[in-house]
Amino acid sequence: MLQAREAAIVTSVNRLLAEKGYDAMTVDAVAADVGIAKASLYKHFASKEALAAAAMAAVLDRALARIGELEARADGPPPVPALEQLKAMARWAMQAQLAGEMPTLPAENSSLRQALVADRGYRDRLLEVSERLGAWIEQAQADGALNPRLPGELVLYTLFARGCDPVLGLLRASGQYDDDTIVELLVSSCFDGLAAGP
Amino acid sequence: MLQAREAAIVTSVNRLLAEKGYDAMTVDAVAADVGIAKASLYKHFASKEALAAAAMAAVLDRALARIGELEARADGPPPVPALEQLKAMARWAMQAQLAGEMPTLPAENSSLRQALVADRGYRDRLLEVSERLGAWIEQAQADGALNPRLPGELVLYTLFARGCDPVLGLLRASGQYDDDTIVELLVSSCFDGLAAGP
DNA sequence: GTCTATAACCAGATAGAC
DNA sequence: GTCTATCTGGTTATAGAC
Repeated sequence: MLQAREAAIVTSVNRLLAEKGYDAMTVDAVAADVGIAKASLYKHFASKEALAAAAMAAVLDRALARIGELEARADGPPPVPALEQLKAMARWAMQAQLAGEMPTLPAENSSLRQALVADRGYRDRLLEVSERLGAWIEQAQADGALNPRLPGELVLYTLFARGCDPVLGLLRASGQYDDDTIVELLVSSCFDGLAAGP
Repeated sequence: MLQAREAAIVTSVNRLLAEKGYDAMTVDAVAADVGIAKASLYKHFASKEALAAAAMAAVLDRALARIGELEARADGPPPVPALEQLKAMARWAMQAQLAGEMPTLPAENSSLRQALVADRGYRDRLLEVSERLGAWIEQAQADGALNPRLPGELVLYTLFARGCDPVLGLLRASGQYDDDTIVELLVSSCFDGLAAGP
């Protein structure tokens, strides 16, 4: 029962975090959404930051699960090139954001960021996601599929950032494209660039 | 004197906004930074939102000034292709952000966003920047310099977003690259993409 | 216009009964 | 563990003297 309740809390936090952002999300709103009193929330999580860290860790767990699925798929046949795996993860993150399931990347200055890096559960998962994606990036570089002038670090950070790209929301707000089209346009602009090929 | 004081206020707001973000920026901090009492601030600006709107409008004014410089340069000889003008604006925005002079793009959900679109001064400037950049985008498309599969809207939004790209800060935090290198890497990844050319 | 002082409010966190 | 009620700190905004 306790596990189920905490899962329900994390689910609510995840949605509210994606919807309103960390600062605008109030603990009162979380309690109301879960349907319990605020004081009860604090029996499960020590602080608002702990709530957010749990939700962010859950997001990373879903990312790891998706990575696992893609790795299983890659064993083929046919074998899937590493670049395609990276694109698939970008698509997954963008779709999650459009579906309102992806809390936005915390800014460096944010008070949230300090709390997250201090949270072991979050940090460990972030490290693992980075390592798994890093392996694909190195493979794609070895394949000659990535621009050799760009450091792997930049590619990794860019993938994280594109999962929260505000351009997604702006394009949706324009009302001219459906979600699948938006994702394909963004993936294309991310991997192939804005400029025309030579 | 009044003009000078208000300019000093806007300068402080701009820096604090870039440094801490809208929510974390307190009116007390602005007053302390300017060196006047908080009540005096409210004689100049009606609300915190009005403070932010003035600072954001000032950013757009600087962007318009930069656009004007680039247009003058374009008359050549040699004439400058529109794509190069767009890259120059991306560089300008990224450099401004690294210099701590660029407040971050307000998220759609943000309370700030509503205030900004309700502010005539901000809205008019945003429209003009969009039109001026839009003209370059259309020209670059006509030149065949932009990927024809991408709508102009996406290119415009992407340029706005890249000026506030969190990847800039992440790369700087890695400590491995100087600011000029970071900007060139980001411009390259934005226009030419992560993937290797064909 | 600038100041000191304070009002009004809201959000995170806690006390203590059950 | 859950609740109601409250505390505490901080933030926006204003009053009123000078």
